[in-house]
Amino acid sequence: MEILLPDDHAYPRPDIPAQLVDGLNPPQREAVEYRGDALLIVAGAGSGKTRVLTHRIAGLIATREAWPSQILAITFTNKAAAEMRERVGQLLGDSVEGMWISTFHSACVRILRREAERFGYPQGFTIYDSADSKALMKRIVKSLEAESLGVTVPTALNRISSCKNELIDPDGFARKTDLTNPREQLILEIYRQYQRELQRNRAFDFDDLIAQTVWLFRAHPDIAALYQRRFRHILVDEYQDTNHAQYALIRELTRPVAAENVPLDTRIQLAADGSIPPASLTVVGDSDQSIYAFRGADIRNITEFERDFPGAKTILLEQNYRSTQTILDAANAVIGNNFDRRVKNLWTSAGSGKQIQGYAGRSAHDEAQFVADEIHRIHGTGVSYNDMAVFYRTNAQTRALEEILIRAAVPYRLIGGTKFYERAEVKDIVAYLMSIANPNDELSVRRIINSPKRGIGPASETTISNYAADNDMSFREALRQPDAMGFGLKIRNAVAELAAALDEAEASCNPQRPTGAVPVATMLERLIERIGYIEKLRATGNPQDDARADNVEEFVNVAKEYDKQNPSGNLVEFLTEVALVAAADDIDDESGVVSLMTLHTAKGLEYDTVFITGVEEQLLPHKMSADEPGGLAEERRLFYVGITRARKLLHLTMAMSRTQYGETAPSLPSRFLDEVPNELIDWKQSPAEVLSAPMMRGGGGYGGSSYGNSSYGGYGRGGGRGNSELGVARGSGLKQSFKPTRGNRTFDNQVTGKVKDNSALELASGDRVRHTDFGEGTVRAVLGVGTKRIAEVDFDTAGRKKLLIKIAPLEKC
DNA sequence: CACCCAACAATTTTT
DNA sequence: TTGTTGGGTG
Repeated sequence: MEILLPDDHAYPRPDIPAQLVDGLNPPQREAVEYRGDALLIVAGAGSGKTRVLTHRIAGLIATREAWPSQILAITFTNKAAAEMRERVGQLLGDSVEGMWISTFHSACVRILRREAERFGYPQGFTIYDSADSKALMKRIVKSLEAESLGVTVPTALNRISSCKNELIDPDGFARKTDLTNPREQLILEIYRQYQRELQRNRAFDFDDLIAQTVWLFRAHPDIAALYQRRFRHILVDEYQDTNHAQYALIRELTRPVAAENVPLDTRIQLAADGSIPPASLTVVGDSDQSIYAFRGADIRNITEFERDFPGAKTILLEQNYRSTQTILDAANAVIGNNFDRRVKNLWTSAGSGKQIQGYAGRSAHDEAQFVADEIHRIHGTGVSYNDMAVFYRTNAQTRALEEILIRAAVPYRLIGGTKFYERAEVKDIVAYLMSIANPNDELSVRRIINSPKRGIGPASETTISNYAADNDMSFREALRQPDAMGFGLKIRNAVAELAAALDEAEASCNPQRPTGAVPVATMLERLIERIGYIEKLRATGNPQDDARADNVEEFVNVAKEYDKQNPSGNLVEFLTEVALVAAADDIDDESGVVSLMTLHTAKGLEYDTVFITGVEEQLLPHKMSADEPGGLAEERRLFYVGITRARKLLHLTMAMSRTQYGETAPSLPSRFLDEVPNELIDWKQSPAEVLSAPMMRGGGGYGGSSYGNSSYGGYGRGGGRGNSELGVARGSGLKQSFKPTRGNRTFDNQVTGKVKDNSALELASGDRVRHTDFGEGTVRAVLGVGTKRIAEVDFDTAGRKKLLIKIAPLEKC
């Protein structure tokens, strides 16, 4: 496609309001002002890319080069989208309203719902999350006895997911793969059945959302033209993490519109042949932060951008506005070990700042205790908990961290992990809503048919399913005719009642009804009331069920909040939002707590103080990456992402032994630690120190001495194999007995808090206490009330700690 | 049909 | 170590 205006005419644009370019450095400014078909902004970590993007958008609007509705901005998470919307809003006011600022997934859902009739789906089609896909796949794998050929549920899901990310449908797969291989044949059959089931349930999985949109555009050029005409300026953030399907989507959207698809009344300036020129494309990314290859992200999308979009302009942003030079030096040194990359060097004018803090614990709990102590110390210097974050490679690492943080009364929040929406009870309620929004979604109806318990077991379920198939109706429709299936009275009634409850709920959210649709939350509350979901949970007297009931109530609150934010919203939109929330989305900046998350979720975020934990061989780099091509380089980028999140103070910690699946094994410092220049790290306790003083006692090992004076190995008494003497306390429950305090403080084998309840313990300043791990000490202060009482204790050997009295293994002495 | 227990497997990162 | 699945019993 011809570029309409030659480069030197297009740039610079003098008419962009000064406040949009003032204060930008030269490359930033150029990135805001450049005009042309394609622009690649290579934005190093912390180089102000969000600022550039928002100002660029605002510039397009302010100069009247574009209407708000002609802007499509794609981000990686909803949170990033919300932030961008907010910041563009600050620059422009109400004009943001008409823009599409969203994730790939939400943008695609929006398109798919609009065009649903064109491919025979209801507008309220269901979106299956990974758990739903898994459940579906389980059934298929089982029915085909695929496991006997070594095709497990995760393998099958992975294969299909990569197919979709590559835009390969079952037929395409059949063409590409070696069908003489029975295993491949089996996977093809699984893929076929899986897609058939999705289709039958009128559902899409996550990967479908992108792939089906691309296929829709390719099959219906007129639909594609609609969006090609509409979006004149497309901006994509985190471009290095796009997969092939996402890339193809962008390509579809940036095609010129052929003359025959141009309506007569268009206000867009046409090319000479009557076609509409392609939309302008701006992508922002950093190949050093590409960490999603495992789910199909193709780094070549960014490295070959200039080839894909001839005439593209590239701008490099290397000045960092986030971190100290020390942190950047570490980051640069680490990433420099990846060859085959465009060299980029982050720099700052902010000064070198504090040294990186290193700590090698003897166990994961020891490591966690260091984290807890540091958090307290730093909080004491006036840093808010909000501004601190703890990162780890695998979710399994949270256990030890949580145990210690709870005990140490550090307020924290887990980001991601077992998410709220993945809890069984919440999924149940969502399944109710999906059943209502999409009656064809058999999977969801089946999920809730006996939840809460109604006495409808697997046998009855199969009967209904068969009846539905025989009579050519949906599963949900069949529920309305329980009399025809030869059930006993009890089951008949139960089924009829469920059908009626669903029908009533469905009717209440129909906008066509005389009194109008009822808000989502109201409908939901009535439904829960009618089926007695919460009531039945509360009745069991089981505290876990109580917690479940709380979660359901919390979900109702989510619905209420949604209604408040979206007065004209509806059930389908609510479900869309629920289906597409990501881990990073629920970070609340005001919550006043420390954030815990995986290195992956940390991408795009920043904190004053950062802890990267578990910097060990086998963990970071993770052992699974070893035999994947490019695996090590990706792990390194992950570490790099973690480092560059820190603004002022970075901690790198590890444990010299780690317990996994109940087995404790020694661990080695990560090779990445060697890549950080020595002089940048201040080891509070180095791996060597741990090894040379293996039998430390009391608080000697960490904490206490490690902060000042230190005396490693000084009085380490031989004898006692680490935890052998701990055999005691384990299950014994109450009062946590007296365990010899001289033990070294490995926490392995330690009970976690649930078994004991110290809430009755009364402490006052000056009391002498004994702690299972820290030995004896003097209470300095007691803060808080009730179950949240915190004791600040000066331990004789372990230093000063804050402890949550309720669950600390603490007693008076 | 619901519940309990025993055996068993599985453990990277996530839109 | 944890969670899940399967079989057997009430």
